[in-house]
Amino acid sequence: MSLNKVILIGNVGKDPDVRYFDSGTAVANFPLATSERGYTLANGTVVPERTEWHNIVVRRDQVAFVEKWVKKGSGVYVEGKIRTRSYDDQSGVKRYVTEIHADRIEFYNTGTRPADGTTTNAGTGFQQGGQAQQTTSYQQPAQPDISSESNSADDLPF
Amino acid sequence: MSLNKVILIGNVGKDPDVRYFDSGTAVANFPLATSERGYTLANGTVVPERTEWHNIVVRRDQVAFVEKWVKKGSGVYVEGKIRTRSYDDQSGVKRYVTEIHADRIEFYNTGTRPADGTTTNAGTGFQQGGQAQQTTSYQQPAQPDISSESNSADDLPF
Amino acid sequence: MSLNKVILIGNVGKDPDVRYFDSGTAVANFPLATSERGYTLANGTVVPERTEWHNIVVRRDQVAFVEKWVKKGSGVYVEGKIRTRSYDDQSGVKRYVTEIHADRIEFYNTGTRPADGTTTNAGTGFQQGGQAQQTTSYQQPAQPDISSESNSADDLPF
Amino acid sequence: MSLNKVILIGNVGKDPDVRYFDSGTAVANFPLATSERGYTLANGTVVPERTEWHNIVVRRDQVAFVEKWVKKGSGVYVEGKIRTRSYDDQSGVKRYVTEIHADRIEFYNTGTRPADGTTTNAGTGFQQGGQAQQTTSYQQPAQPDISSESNSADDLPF
DNA sequence: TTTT
DNA sequence: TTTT
Repeated sequence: MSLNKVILIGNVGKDPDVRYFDSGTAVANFPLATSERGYTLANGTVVPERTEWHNIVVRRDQVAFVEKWVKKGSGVYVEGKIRTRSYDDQSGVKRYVTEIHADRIEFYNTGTRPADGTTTNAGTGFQQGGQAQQTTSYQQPAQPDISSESNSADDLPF
Repeated sequence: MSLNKVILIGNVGKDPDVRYFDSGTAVANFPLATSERGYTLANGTVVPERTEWHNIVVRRDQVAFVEKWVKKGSGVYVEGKIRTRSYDDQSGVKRYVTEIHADRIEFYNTGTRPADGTTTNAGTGFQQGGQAQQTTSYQQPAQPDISSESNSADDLPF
Repeated sequence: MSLNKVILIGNVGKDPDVRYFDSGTAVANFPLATSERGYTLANGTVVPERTEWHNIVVRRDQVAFVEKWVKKGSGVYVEGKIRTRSYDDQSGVKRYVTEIHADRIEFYNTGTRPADGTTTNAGTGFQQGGQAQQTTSYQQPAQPDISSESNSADDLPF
Repeated sequence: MSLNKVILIGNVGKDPDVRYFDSGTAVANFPLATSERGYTLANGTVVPERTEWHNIVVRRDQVAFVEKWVKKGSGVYVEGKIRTRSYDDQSGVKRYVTEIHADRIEFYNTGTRPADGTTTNAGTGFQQGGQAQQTTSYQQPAQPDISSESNSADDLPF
């Protein structure tokens, strides 16, 4: 009787690190920031804004999606589970790192635009990035991204 | 062994309807919209954008917060549970309405501003609406809404 | 900017109703009960146990899994979204019904056993029913279900 | 625009460690185990059962509830957020530990019974542990744990 | 260190 | 209409 569920919405801290293995498997990693607003208590105590960094780990079908679309600054929704793994550091001391293994990743509409000036998330709600990739292939969207560089049909993740 | 958990992020459809009862309890209701982006399948089928309307019900301590701060257009985060209740309509037919009973409501940073031109959600992440109530104090609203107009049957948005 | 997420753990009220369409698609429906324990307030008020019934709708790959394994009484974990649809009743009056469209269904370990006396959920945590179906096919489990009726390899959902 | 949400159901690994501070605040810590069932892939690969340990941190009103009711072996539902903090170890090396700061803790019905033979969770669904605190009153624990032993550096479970 |  |  067990449940291990994490839901995060935040911003990607740097371009994902993608590694391919001989076995054919692939893994993508990236840091994701979530922030809580600061506030001031009635007694005057100031609780400052706090940013939390999460290590996101992506496997299987989602890796290609992440490699192609997720960039530093992207606003993403991540669902997954917590996993803590241990390793021995240079001194032979056991150390631990906690990661979020993503089961689902979707773009979140932040209204922000990538470096090239195009708007990637013009619509409302989630772009069905992660899910769409697994179950269907999409044609040209009704309101296409008019960036000429990325306007070929198979370039679109949704 | 049971769990009934709902997490919504969306926009408020109209100003909350707040009712105070002789017992001293209060209830606030408002419709909340969540939207899924439309998309086009490979076979050409267009799946249009879809907006879902949720009936949010707020009780206890959160009511004053809702009455004061939640407005038509507000972007809010709602956590709660699903409840379906029945009532007899004018024809004596049993009808059902499903509502989301909120355990927690927070403002979501949409960057939008209310009608008076002030910015309510300038920061990042959640405004600690629900939680703040426990740690800071809100003014009692001057004028509870007990307007008879808003109490008619067709006031129900569903 | 939108999220519509439901997480339920409960018991199936009756065997799923599965319908196949000419288009090749299929849909399964079943009622799921979640229960809140009753309790007594400090002032003596008794708040009785309350059972909530949810209409679960399953599509695509999960349908076959549901048809084969989900039965009246099953303890299941359901993740999905809320959807309210309308229809005109016999009198031509528009009526609404709220359903939970499942994105993920898993067995939950209740320790209960089906009518035939076999134990279907012997282990801890989730049986990876829904997910496994989509991504891998499993061999004989390490601790096989020893019900002779259901012991053929392709009978196993995990 | 941010969300940091964790939902866990699992078993408590040892009796909570509760510390009271001069400021009047209190903190409780305990390890929580969540388990995924093992399984065997079609290619024969055995994926063993995996247990994940989470460091749960409880503050404020929930501490007294935890001290009184949560014990080694308890089945609990925890909602909260992920927080990673750093500290310098004996060698002056910066180390990190990830914790789950609980916003809500409830008993989960495991059907298990404590050492004294009484059944604490006889009903279905959650015991309204966290919530009950708001609506009913708990006894003040007779003997707050202020043992100096439990305050040493290697008291850290990670 | 838990649980099934 | 389920479950404890």
